[in-house]
Amino acid sequence: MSEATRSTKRGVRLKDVAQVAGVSVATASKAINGRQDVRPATRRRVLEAAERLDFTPNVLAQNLHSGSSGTVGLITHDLEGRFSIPILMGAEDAFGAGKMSIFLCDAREDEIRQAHHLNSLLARRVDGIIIVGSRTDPHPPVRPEVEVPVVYVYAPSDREQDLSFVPDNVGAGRQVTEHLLSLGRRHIAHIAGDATYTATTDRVRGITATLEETGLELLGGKASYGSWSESWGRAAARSVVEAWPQVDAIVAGSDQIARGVLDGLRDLGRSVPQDVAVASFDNWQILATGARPQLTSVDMNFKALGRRAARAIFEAIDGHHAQGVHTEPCQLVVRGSTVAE
Amino acid sequence: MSEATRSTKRGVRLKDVAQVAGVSVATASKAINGRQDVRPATRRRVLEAAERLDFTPNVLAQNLHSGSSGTVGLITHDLEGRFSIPILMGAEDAFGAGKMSIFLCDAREDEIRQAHHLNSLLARRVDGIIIVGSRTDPHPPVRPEVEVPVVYVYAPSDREQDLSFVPDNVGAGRQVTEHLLSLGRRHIAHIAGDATYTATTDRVRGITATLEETGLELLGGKASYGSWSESWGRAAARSVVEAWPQVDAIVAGSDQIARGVLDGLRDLGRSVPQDVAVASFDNWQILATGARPQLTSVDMNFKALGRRAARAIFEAIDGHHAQGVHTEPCQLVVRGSTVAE
DNA sequence: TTGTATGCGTTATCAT
DNA sequence: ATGATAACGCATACAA
Repeated sequence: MSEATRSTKRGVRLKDVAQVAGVSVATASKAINGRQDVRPATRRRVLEAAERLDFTPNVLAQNLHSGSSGTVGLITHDLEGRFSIPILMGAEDAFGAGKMSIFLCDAREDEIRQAHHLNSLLARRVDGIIIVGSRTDPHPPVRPEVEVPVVYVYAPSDREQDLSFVPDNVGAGRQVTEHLLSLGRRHIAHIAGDATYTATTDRVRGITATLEETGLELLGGKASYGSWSESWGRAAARSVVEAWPQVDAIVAGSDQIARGVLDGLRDLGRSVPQDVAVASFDNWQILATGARPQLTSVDMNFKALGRRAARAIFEAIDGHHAQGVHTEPCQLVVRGSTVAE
Repeated sequence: MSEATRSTKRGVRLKDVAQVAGVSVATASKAINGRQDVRPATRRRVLEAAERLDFTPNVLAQNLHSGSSGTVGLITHDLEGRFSIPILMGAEDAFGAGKMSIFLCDAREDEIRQAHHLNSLLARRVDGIIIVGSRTDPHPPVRPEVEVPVVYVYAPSDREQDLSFVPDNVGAGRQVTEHLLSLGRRHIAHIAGDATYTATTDRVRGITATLEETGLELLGGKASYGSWSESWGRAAARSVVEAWPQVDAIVAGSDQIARGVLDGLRDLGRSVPQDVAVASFDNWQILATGARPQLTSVDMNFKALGRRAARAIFEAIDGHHAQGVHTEPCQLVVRGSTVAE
């Protein structure tokens, strides 16, 4: 590598290009940046020189001049990257790859670490900051007065004037319920996750509201709350079947729970989807498509959340500041656990 | 008060600090950067002024002057972030948070996209680049002559003079096998993943070598190859038990496969771990701890890979260039699928 | 149409 | 010990 490095030019500047093209730096700059007041022939000479020298403008210098860095910081609290990578992909798409680069910082659910990252991002003069929370509950904003646009994704800020984008969990509950109703299911139970998560309560709201509109209600009149684990799903499936043998559909609070529910139903000799249809939330590929049968699940649309966050930052940079908590529609993905293949 | 408010609005420069402290910018710079040739009293005045004005040095200007950006690019092909987030965490730790920031770019297994990201990273004058492959096979390097240090993680480069860090898959196979042997298991089968992955063949090598040292071999004399799916695990478990009813241990090629194996064994009435011990690779929390019983699995130690990549980049910056493919030890995590709780 | 001069915010090199 | 000044590389008024 040292040999290769030596042979490569250390750093070719606009000055060099101008010299080769026989013009001044100013003209070279105009030619390269596509400004109109330059003669075609001159422009061609400059571009040829730039090409020949393999000139790449020094973004650092451009940044210093323009005052902004063309970068965005993404602070995530998501330990496994399940949210943050798709969100980052969406943001990359919206920003237009290359035009804006993204610093990814892992705060690991630690406020101190978050503050640290925040400071270093601000010192780097990022043009915006995206905060990805680990759970959907509202949480305190990063800092009272930050001079760049901040957008919260997945977990909303609890301050009114902040801007947040979250999945439409209520709508997700609706979609799942409408799907089950359309299949003719009428005895629906909900094995929910942790009741302290707003994701949980929002989904329950969507489910119960949809049922009520059809004059129905959840088996037992309410959801069963537990934890986000397969074992909870297994245990709860047993309780549900014992309490309400007529159950013909179960909505699980997450794909993990659903996996447990499938296991439990199999142990009980209930076939899915014939006897009981099972649907859940998250659409975590690895869990949903590995299940037997594959899981019908609601996708939380992280990429779309990332895109909206990126667009919001663009708009904020242009002076158009939005506020409030905005929801992004989710998408039902139908598989074998509700509709036999 | 009004003074402070005013200056926080727009970026406060070193010039402002100097003015408040009643010194020149040069002196202010020395004072803040801890250089020795400045009188203690003067330094105190400057630091107080900086504090009062909430001064943050403009990193962009520092970068332009120093010629380097204090950033590293991480290009990943890992769609779900399962590798890249832990690797990024390890790199963050090694770099020392804040000192070095990391651009995360998602190349999505697309060479064009990778080249694009690479160019934009180089234009940003990153001090190093980490490439995280999606599968462990060697693959072509990013570009013949890149002027900054490049380190490959997870998937090695196939060019000798490049530097790569990969999990010790052979060692992982060894560890799993030694564990099973230590439990007294002697009839061991291996339900492997996709045979075209070097991760697969490396693990097989570790397993067979360890068995041979004890005068044993895999049931049937070789591994069963398939895909990285639960369904393959289920199907293969059945085949294995039918072909070799004496089987008392199964090594699965991944946690996904292992989940299928557990399912299959349950259907066949074999209890785990009493009749058959099951162990696998990856230690993907969501799969390993959700299983019944929980999975014994080998952790690929992504954080350690990230740390080593970061350290290697530091060393390369200091002129100490390393080459070759280096392995990082994996770690066996014992759970209920091999040892009854 | 082209070139000259200046500024972006910081650090380093010299004088003083 | 302190300060004036020149880089760093680029973009842009403004002059020619």
